[in-house]
Amino acid sequence: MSKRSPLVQSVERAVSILKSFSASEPELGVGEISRRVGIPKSTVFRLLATLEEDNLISQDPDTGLYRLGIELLVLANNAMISTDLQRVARPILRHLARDLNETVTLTILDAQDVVNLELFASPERMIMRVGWVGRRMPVHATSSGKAIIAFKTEEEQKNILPSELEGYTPQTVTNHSQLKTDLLQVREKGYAIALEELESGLNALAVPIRNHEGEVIACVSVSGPSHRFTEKYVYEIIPSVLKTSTQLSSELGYRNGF
Amino acid sequence: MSKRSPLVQSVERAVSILKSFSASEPELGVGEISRRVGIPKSTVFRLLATLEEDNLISQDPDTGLYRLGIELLVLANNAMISTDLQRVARPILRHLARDLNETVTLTILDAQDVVNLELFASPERMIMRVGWVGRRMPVHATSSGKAIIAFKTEEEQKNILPSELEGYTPQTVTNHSQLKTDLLQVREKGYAIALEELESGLNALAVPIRNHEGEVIACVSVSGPSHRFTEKYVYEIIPSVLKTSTQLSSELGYRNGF
DNA sequence: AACGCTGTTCCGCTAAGCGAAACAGCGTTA
DNA sequence: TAACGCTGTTTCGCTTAGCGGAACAGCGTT
Repeated sequence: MSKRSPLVQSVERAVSILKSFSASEPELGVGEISRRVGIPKSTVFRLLATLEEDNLISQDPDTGLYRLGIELLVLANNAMISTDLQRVARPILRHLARDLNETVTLTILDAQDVVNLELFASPERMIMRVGWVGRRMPVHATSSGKAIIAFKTEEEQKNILPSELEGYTPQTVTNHSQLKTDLLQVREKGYAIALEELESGLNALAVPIRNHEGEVIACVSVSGPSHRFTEKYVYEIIPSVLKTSTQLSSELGYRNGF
Repeated sequence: MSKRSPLVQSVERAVSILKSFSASEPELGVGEISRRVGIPKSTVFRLLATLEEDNLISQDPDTGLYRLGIELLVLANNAMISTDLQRVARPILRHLARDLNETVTLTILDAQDVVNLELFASPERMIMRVGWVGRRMPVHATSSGKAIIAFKTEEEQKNILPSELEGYTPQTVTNHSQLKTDLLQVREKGYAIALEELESGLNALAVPIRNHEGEVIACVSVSGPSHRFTEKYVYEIIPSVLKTSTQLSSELGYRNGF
């Protein structure tokens, strides 16, 4: 959301520096950061020094490279105990994860991606645990993304989806009209399935969660490796996940079934 | 660490605003933040607007109160795939969590607190899952804190420990000389135990992890509710956790036993 | 030795950021 | 109903915080 009041440029720059790191590129130098965010090296250096003072950034003394610091974990921890949705969802999704013995997440739409807010999984099932909470994922290549945007207007969908749908695997839907058809089906059936669309070997099922106004605000997603979480098994657990979503939506004040 | 180069005041202020939120007080108003961080309201307002633009902060439109935003979860996610320690520790601690069927964490010392970097637990065991990764805890009232500082010099211990040891439960050690005795025992036995010291009903065992230089850089901690994770059971699993720590330390290049 | 890159420091300049004061709105009280 | 006390938000004159180009120190490579 664009605020009318002037913003603080130094803070905007500091945040864009924080955002320049990724899970796939956790370590960057001053020059590389300068190039990526378009800020002169001396300015980047000063901003990094400030972030380092508060442990949002740390520097490897051997290589001189910078990385995100653990104070971000602390701030994220403080950020997590937040909404009614999360408080209501936790016991219900924990129960579902125990029943299914697969990875269960609570996922929301944020700008043009979906992001996991909560994760429930057994340690032996957490093969892909790294990165789940806080992980941003493309809307078109995930069951979560489809489960949420299927219930948006066409105008909203157009604003959310990029013009070029990136293909992450051979199974990713990269054709806009095919995606549109898929979204109509999601709307009709009340759930979305993604079979190896985001990553090879990863299957997922997602069901939307509605608030008291009937608006889709999040979804429950179940995922696992395709050798275990087979297409057949995905279909078997649909009733269970639909029921969980209905229970959650109901506790949030939603009064209609599908 | 104090940098000599001048820091950016606006960024320092923005970070102190982020730090003013806590798990126990997730929502604050402009005036309250202004009082807490000692910055005039108009300045706080402008800094909040900037942080909101990047979703590090969000404002409840109904109440006007502010809370930490989900971009912090995204940044924390990107921060997590970081050190050799974590990469080495993950499979080993996952295995331990499966064997023990209790909550297992990887914990480090950060300034004057201990902070959990990784968490492994079954969904049905995650009663206290909320807040673990990124949670800051007092050194003197946790098995993790004791397991780590026991191997510091007395000078370092003095710098780490607050002059007044806060009592969180009747069992918390709040006397400096008693704590000193406890730390000597930890050093001798190679592990630390905290029985209901941080929270009533919470027991924990922690064992230090050494790097290739023999320096204690983290610890493995196992915790659970005292009705299940009884004192008797805590003692039963000591060999298992010691073995895990030895394995971890060994993979980090440490070449001696205790 | 020269080169190319890195992270880091310096310092003159200027506009970004500050903060006091005021405003608009809301809930409470008399 | 008016006054009050608090909130979040806006304005604008002032000044120094922050900028960024240039230079430096160090390191690895040729």
